[in-house]
Order: sequence, then C-alpha cells, then structure tokens
Amino acid sequence: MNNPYFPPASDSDADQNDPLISGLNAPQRDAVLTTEGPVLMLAGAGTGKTAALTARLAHLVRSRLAWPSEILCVTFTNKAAREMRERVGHLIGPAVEGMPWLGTFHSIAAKMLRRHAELVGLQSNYTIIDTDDQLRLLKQLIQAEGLDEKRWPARQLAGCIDRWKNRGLNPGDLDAGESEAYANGKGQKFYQLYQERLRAVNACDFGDLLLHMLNILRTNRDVLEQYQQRFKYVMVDEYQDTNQVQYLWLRLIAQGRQNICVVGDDDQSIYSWRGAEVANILRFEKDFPGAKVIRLEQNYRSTPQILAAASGLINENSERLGKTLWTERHAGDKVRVIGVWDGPEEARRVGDEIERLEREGAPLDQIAILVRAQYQTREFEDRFISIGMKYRIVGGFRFYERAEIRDALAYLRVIAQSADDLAFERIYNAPKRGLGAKALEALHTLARRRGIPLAHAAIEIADTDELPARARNTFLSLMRDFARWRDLSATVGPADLLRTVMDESGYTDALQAEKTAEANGRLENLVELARAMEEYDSLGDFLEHVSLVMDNENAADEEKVTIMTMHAAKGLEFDNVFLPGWEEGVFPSQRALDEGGLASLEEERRLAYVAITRARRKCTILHAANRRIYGQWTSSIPSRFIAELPDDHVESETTLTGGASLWRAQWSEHTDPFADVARLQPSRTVTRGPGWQRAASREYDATPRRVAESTRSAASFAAKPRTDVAVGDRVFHEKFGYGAVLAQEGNKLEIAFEQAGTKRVLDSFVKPA
DNA sequence: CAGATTAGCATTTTT
DNA sequence: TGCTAATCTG
Repeated sequence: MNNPYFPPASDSDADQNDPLISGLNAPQRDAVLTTEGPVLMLAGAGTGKTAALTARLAHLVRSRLAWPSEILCVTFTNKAAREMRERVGHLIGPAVEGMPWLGTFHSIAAKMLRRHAELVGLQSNYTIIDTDDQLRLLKQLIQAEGLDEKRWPARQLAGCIDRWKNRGLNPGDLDAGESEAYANGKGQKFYQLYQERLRAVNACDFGDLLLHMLNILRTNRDVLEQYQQRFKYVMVDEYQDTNQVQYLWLRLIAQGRQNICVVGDDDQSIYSWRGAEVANILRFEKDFPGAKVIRLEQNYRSTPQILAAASGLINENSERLGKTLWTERHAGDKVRVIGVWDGPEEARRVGDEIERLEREGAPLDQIAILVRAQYQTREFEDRFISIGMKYRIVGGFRFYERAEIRDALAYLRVIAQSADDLAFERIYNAPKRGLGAKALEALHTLARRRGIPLAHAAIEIADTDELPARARNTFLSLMRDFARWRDLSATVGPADLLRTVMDESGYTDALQAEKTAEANGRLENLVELARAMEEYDSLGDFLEHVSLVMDNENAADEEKVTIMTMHAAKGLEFDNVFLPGWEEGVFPSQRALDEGGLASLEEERRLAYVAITRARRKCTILHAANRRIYGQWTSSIPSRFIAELPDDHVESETTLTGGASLWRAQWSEHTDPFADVARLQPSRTVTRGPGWQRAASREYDATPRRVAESTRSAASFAAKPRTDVAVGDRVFHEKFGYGAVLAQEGNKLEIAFEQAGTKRVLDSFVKPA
C-alpha cells in the first residue's frame, strides 16, 4: 500500500537463498541481520515479530556469532519462552537445549540468584513464596505491631511493597512521602520488617528475585562484569511491558557490549497497572545512543477493514511512537457493531452467531469471546451450557493454587528447607491433628525467643511445659515424621516422596474419610501432582519449577469456543472474535474512568486495540442497553470506543432502534417493553418482564418467583424433564465430570460438580453415575 | 476446635 | 448478585 521500504545494503545473495532469511520481509530481515549494536524493533500487532525474533536468535547461533549459552533472551510469560524455545529448535536443532538463558525475567533472575544468594543474605536453596504466603506473612507483621487490620489491610501493604520492588526501591531508598502510602508513614518500617522476616526464613517473593539481583549487580562489580562478558547478545520480547527493575537490570547487563535488541509495541502496552512503564520503550534511543529503530508494519493477520478500524481507534491516543500498519490481504467484512437490549440477549446473540459460523464450517477453536472483566464470562457460560455449545474459559483458578496442592507443596518445602516457617504454618494442622491457634502461638513464642525456625521449636517444645502434653507429643511425632521423610528424600525421587508423605501424614486418609465428591477431586489432583513430579530428579528442581515455570495450560484438545479476558488474549489470534460489553463503565471500566485520568483511558483504548487486532477475519462488537452488575440492573450507553471507530469500516445494527417489534420477538411473553424501559412509572404493576425492573424498585419485590424464571432461556420450559434422574442423584457429565443433582427445572438440572462447581446443564448431557 | 452465619465487597494478572 | 473472610455459636 504505502510503505516504501528499501532493503538494507547488507543483503547479500547468500542471505536471499537462505530459508531462514528468505521467508522474511525487508524490515524483518534487517532486524535479523543487524546483530551488532542496540536495536529497537517496533512491531505492530500481527507483524511477525516472533518470527523475526526467533530468526534473529537462530541467525546468531548459526553464524557462530555466539554460543547458545552466550545469549540472554527474556520473555514475560513461560508460554512465550516455551514457544520461542520450540521455534528456535526448529531452526537450529538440538542446540537450543544449551540455551540456559532463554526464559522469563523471573526464572532467569532466580537462576542467577541461586549462584549469588549469599551476597544478599540468603542461602542458595531459598524458597520462592507466592502471594498467598506473602499475605499471611504481612498479616502476622501487622498484627504483631498492633495495627488495626481493617484500617490497614495486608493487601494494601502487599501492593505498596510490590510497587516499590517493581521500581527497584529497597526499604532504605524510600523517602517519607513514599512511606506515607501505608499506615501514616509506617510503610517503610513494614517493608523493612518484611524483608528481614523473609531473610530469616530464607525466602524471596517474586519481586525480590529481580530486586536482589539488581542490588547484586549494582554493588558487585565482578559479578556484573561476569554477566556483561558472558552475554554477547541480549534480546527482550514485549519490551513495552518491562517495569523499572527489569529495565535497570537489563540496562546494567547490556551496557557492556551494547548488543541489545528489544521488541515491543507501545500501542499494546496494557499492563501499566502492574508496574509496566511504556516510558522504557519510549526512551530506548536515549539509553542506547545510536540505536537502530526498525518498524515492522506489514500485518499478516487481519483484513484491511479490521486493521483500519483498529488503527482509527488507536489514533485517538496521544503519546505514541506511531506506526502505520498495512496489509496485502483483501478487504473482508467490516467490523460489526451490534446493540442489544440486555446481557442475556447479548449472550444469546453471540451464541446464535457462533452457531451460524459453525454451520458455515468455521472451527470452534477459531472463535473467541474477549471480555474486559472476568465477571462477564458468566453470562456466556450460562448461555452456552443451555444450548450445548462447547466452550472453554481461560484463566481463573490454576492447578497450583488449589488448597490441596499448596498443602502438598508445603510439606515438601518443609522437607527441603526446615526454616520455611510459612510452609510449616500451612500444614502443622493439615490434616487435623488437634493443634490450633494456641499451639501455634506457643511455638511462635519459643521460636522467637530462641531465634529458631518453627519446625525446630516444634521439637524443643517437648522439653517445656508450655502446652498440654498431648499437643507436645503431636508436634514431636510430626517432626519425627519429617526427619524420616527428609532422609527418604535423599534416596527416592520427588514423586515417590510425595506419595509417601501424603500417605504417612494422614492427609490422604483424611480426604478419603470425607467421602464427599469434592474430596475425591482433591485426591485426584494429588495423584496428578505426583505424576507431574515424575520428570524431576530432585526436590529442589521441582519446587523451583512449581513456583516459577509451571502453568497449567489445559490441553486445547477439543474444538471449543474460547472465552477469556482481553488481557489474556494478547499475542493470540482467531478467525472470529466477539467483543461484548462495549459500554461506558464496563469498557472502558468504571475504575479507569474514576481514577487514573487520561492515562488510564488511553490504556483502555490500547486494550480495545489489542482486542480488535486479535481478529483475522471477522470482528463483532456488542453493547447492551441494560446490564446487571453486582446484582444491580444498570442501564448503560455504548462505549465511547464505538464512536471512535471510523465509520467507513464499521457496520452497525441494533435490535433496539428497529422498533418494538424486533425487541418483542426476543421475549416470548407479550408486554410492551418500552412502557417499562423509561422507569417513569415505577408504581405501575408489572407482572412480566426483565428482572431489572423489579430489582430497580422495591415495590416489585412481591412479584412471584416464577416470573423471573420465565425470562430465562426458552429451552427451559419447552422440554419435558427426564425421569431417570432425580434431586440428590449422582450423575456424570462429559465436560464437568461427576456431580450431585441439586435441583431439577424442566429439562435443566442444577448440579454441584466435584471439579467444576455448581452449574445448570441440560439433562440430555448427563447420565446417571 | 469445628461448622455456620454474616458482613463486606467487587478490573485487568504474571511471576 | 455471589463470593470470601472473619466472627459467632455449639
């Protein structure tokens, strides 16, 4: 279209014939071949930045500019790291195996920190704690200081500390103003206490991994030089997402050779609330003078219509480096904007559209619904269950966050490192051993007085008369168990160790004794955990992977519609994308509108840009006139982002302006909807209609229940119920597994699933168990 | 010490 | 509205 680009002079015939290079466009090639000096690759959405990055990595190795172990390649997520490793593997073969420094910021920093732990007062087998442990620890500190937890929640303190760490600030670096952020200036003190406490239990939180390493590099010339020497080339993906510590850490390491190549897109910066600073990408040229800036602007993903709509929208933002995306693909459909009456209709409409796409032969795994916030997924989940649409919701609870998994890991942590008080506290009474708050308090007192970990105090307390003899004996026998397990850990693999521990601790027995469906699921999870551990040689290996590397990507085996947040969709693409909930207050979110001002709004707009550019072929935006949020029905106006889409590339449609007829067709009952819409006469007797009207006014409270049900999907009263299942029965469902029937309503069943929680499903999807 | 009840509250999320 | 966490009662 309009992108005059002249290939670099360095292009040689040899390169042209090289499959690694020849598949790339001119700027991509330029990025790959410019190996020396700082490079800033500005890569718009869908412009093949990963292809360029992996090719560059492969090129460095293959042309012997560096050994794989001499390249530092950083990503943000494990998924990105894994994909990179895989793709580079295709290009250069098994040499990738020798790339120890390809990984996330955190995993790389953790690896470095193991080697230099003693420089910051840790041992190299330090534990990496998660946010759950972090919160518990902070709570203890707050309590110990006698602060009112209500007034000064641990969450808030955790938030402050996180932010400080993200900015590379140690407790001593805080000024009074910063310290004010928590409990009238006690912020610094608590930060300090927290760090001391972590050190005492030989632990780190996620933020520490980077902050400690930064401190080490700053104060130990020799260590810094060692890394500057080692890494001949540095590459960073998603540079617009780097925060201050990551930036400082990178800058130190790359400063030596200046061979740093960063890739990013300022228009896709959507994580500032997590500490990411777009400024990092904006000032790259200042930090690394003489940096070569390469723009990747040819988009290989979307149709021109979609691209134009997205570009028009993002143009509303100020503070952009500016890119002009173009494509060689031909026109395609305009972006569709559909206005509907309310949330349920929105879900129905999307369901209908998807069924149509399905009939046209579109694979379900090429269809995605991207929402602003997690709560929006429920509407679609409900609808899809009633129409039997296969879907998967990405995000939410992860395997390693489940209580039983955490408990199991806590046992292992205490075995690996007896100073891990946080882990000890988690399991000293799990399963129930009759030890409670009093027992723990006694341990704490003793541990503090003697300066020993809780696990040691649990032994020594036997020689005191602090607690009832029974409690002392329980502690003692627990610690004997631990001593035995610790010995065992030297001879058997981690998986077998876990199985033994779970059995001998009584954890398994306790779950079995419960005999509930839920407990069964937990047992299965533990079996699963042990299986996952098989591939690790040592306990330490496994624990590090658990805290940093393991995510549970549930296999995308079946063809399903994907429902997820826009944030989670970054980096992905789908043929068909649905974007529901484009209403003021939902998207842009109320929070963004209330606080944060223009910067916040622009981030929301970038999010919109990211969302639209996920679509390859069709993008459908929806907005509803009424929506129930936190139980309150709210009427809403279309998102300003809709108005900002360029008219030429948008096709609008609404079920509202078409007059009452269109709207009425949606509801099987015959009330004139618009008589109630305005809510001008709340005293009017309404016996039928959407629930929001009744909810909006207390006068409607007496309305019979039945009416509310009539607004649910038409499917519920058409079909006759099955007779071979009844309330209380145990049933099996293809997707959700086993569960107990809570209620039967027409052909719909409400079932408490062991794994998936309580859901309403069509009875044709279950069979008696 | 355990289950039950209620008050409070509510983006986005990776490591 | 629906969940989590803290408090209350047996």
